[in-house]
Amino acid sequence: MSRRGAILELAVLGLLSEAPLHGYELRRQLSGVLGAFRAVSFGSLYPCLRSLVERGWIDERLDDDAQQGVVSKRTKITYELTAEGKEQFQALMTQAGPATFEDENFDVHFAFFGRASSDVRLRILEGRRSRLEERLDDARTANAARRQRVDSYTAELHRHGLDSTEREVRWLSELIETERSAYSATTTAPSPADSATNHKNLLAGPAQDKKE
Amino acid sequence: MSRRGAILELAVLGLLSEAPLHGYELRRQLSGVLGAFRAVSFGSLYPCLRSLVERGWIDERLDDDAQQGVVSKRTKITYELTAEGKEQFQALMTQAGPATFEDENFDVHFAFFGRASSDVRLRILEGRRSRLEERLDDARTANAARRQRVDSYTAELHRHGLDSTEREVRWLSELIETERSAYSATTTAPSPADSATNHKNLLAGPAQDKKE
DNA sequence: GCGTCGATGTATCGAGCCGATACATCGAGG
DNA sequence: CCTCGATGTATCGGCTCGATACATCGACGC
Repeated sequence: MSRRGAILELAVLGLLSEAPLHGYELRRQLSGVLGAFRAVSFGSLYPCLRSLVERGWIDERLDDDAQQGVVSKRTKITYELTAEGKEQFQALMTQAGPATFEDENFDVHFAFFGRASSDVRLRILEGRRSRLEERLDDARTANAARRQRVDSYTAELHRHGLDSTEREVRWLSELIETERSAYSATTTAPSPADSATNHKNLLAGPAQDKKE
Repeated sequence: MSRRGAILELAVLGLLSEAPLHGYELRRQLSGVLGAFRAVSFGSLYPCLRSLVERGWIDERLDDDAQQGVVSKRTKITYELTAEGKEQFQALMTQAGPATFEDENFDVHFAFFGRASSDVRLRILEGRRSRLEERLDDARTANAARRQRVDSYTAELHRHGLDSTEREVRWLSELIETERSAYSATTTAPSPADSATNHKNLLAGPAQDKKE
């Protein structure tokens, strides 16, 4: 499961859940979300869009300012989420499997945290942290196993890697702490019950997503 | 130029430049060098080895403890560098192009710094740092461009990315500093002329950092 | 107006990458 | 002596994505 392109699909659905977009613009926004560098190639994007259309998760719409008869290359094709697409996006954000906790996948999920519920956010943050701690263990074990044999540059590389990972763990811990207090703040006093349906913006969000 | 597998070739040559190894062991050492996780698949490794043999950079040798007649699967095939392979390894380490400064490639080059000369090390470290600073610029520019539109999680992700990158730049700067003093210690007083063909900013560049 | 040039826009293709898989052998331990 | 997990070599096919093609738009100089 979880082909490489799955994460691209999630990102596309996430962006489209804000507003309909056409391919070129989608690509730009994508590199914005994913981190300013590391662009997505059209060779990945267009097949992905086609596949999503086939599955009925998004619809395409030609918006030609001119007459409908005029269809040239370069006619913009705007994509928008279908109802099913919205469900799928929520489902994908919610079903956070092991793959979610790997580097690139986590980044994308995190970027769209604003559209997930607080408990999903917590679960993903904690899963990611576990994954990193697992890596730290592995690395330290391997490190101890071959104490002497590495040259000093290799050792320095490993040290730096460990350092970065530890730092990310700390970052995650802070986020988890924040998320927890926000979560308990909303669920404490008042009737809890149905948090599930009510998952819009438990958190101090960015978001206030504009209801269409 | 610079296929994806090129960096795997370098890593293989690097490991074999220490000692002859067979495939399975090569794979293990590889994951050790590359950072304890992120293993190399045999589907990449064996084609790579074959290609290197074809090019005459490595030789294969069956070391069968038993008679030569006995050749089963599972007979170890040990690979070792040829004279040409050694040259190629040196050449690959020395010709550090732009691709060298990207993440994975840099890691591998760094891991084998012990087998490069000091000026090559310096050039690669500085190239890497420039690359990261370029990314920082891009990210900050993009950041400023769309000041308002990102939600707080996306913003936090970007902030964390910037932070990591800045940290790595600092790490590189320390290494560069160390390398420089070691370098000048070996070349001590004498004429600077020989040092650098003419790499424009081998020492200039973004080097205004603390010269403490 | 008119030529040109860079940004915008959609789209495809094929080399090559790698996860899944197959198969064989070895060593340890019940 | 038999099973099971680690060691070991090897291939294949689906998928990815960089390179590439093509068309149009807008701005700017002249």
